[in-house]
Amino acid sequence: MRLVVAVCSVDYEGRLEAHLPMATRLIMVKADGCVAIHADGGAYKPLNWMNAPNTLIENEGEWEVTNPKGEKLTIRIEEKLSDQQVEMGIDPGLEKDGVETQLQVLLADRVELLEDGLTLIRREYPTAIGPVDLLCRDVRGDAMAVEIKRKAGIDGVEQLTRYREFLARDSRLGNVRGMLVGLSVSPQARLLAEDRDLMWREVDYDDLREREGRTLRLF
Amino acid sequence: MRLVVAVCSVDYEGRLEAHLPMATRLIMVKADGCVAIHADGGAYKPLNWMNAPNTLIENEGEWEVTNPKGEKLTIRIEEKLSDQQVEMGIDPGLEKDGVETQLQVLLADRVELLEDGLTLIRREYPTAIGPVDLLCRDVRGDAMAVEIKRKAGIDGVEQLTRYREFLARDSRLGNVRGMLVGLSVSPQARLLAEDRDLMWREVDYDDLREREGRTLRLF
DNA sequence: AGTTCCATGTCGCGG
DNA sequence: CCGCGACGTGGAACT
Repeated sequence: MRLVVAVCSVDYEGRLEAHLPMATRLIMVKADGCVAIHADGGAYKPLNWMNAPNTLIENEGEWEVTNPKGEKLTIRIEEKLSDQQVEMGIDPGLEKDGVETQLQVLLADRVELLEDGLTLIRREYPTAIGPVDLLCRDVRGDAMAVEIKRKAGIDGVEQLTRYREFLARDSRLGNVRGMLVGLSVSPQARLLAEDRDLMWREVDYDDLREREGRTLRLF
Repeated sequence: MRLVVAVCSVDYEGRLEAHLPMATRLIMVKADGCVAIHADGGAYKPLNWMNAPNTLIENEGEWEVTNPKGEKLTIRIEEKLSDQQVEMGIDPGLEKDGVETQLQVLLADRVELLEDGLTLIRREYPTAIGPVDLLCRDVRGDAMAVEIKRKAGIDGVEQLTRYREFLARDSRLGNVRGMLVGLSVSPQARLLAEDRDLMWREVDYDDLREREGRTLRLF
């Protein structure tokens, strides 16, 4: 990784046009060739960047970064304050424990929390347009498609609507209902869901984990 | 801005749990207090981070970053290879040009370009499920909801469909039509739009700016 | 390669 | 401050 601190101005031309006036910034060039220009603030997102794969041409006082898509980043360097090369090697990588999958697993074991008498048919039930998070059966024998989101918004309602549409064509399932589940469900999502005769429900993450723990201890 | 290159391991606990094994990485601490841990690859996104506002406690070989939301980032430093402090000052900021807002503003002044005789009722017309980009009236007195996208895809059609649905319930508006507008409109979007009796139209950005310029010169 | 969908998304705007 | 939608979204999984 190369770290250059410099007084520079930057122009980006590609998906949009952007200009960055002359100022002191950090230019980060990673081993894969990607370039990022950071100011001293504003979260982790750089002001400008160019992802790999790209080509970096370094001229006197001017860098040109181009990529195959026709985007171009031009960095004019007025004064280089520091230029440091660091060897890092390949990173062993990040181990994550994601939220949606976690929620899905927890709820799969406790679908009755979503509605009395609900039983699980399958988690990740496949359809032509992608897998439904949970497919269940309710007390009356109807099918219930469940879409799970950390934060459920309108896009979740759209997704669930599409699943219900496709599941309804499978005559074996009978009548198909739908439920949107999230740690939070936005007001607009609630409105749209209700409008389309879809249920929605908020669940509590800690509560679910708590119940899971208790189950594990009991059996 | 402080740039530390170090052999370190990192743990994040908050919205999810993540662990990063010991390896050489860059730790970037910005003036606003935000912390980012970068590997030598993987685009501009850091492996781990903590945005401002937060608190950084620096102990012997261990940094603890916590924020008011209860998230915690723990950095164990085995060996510090470099530790550099750089003064940058406040960045003048990025100037952008060419986004959806721009299109919206340009078109709001020239809705007749979308269809003969079209007049603007309101830009960002509010509905229960979100604001419609442009609400217009056509020559026959019908309402026309216009959804603008840089690249119009199926999601744009879905959005427009929702708006038309909800606008149609407002009896004052009368019959409601819809039009999807983009610098490009994907083939799938065209098909779906036509299937739902929605208009679609591609516009040229340079042409719009050109017209805008001419208007300003004329009046 | 193209498409879909998640994300510790981030960011900006309007209520 | 919350809610909503755009983003040069990025990135991964799957077709």
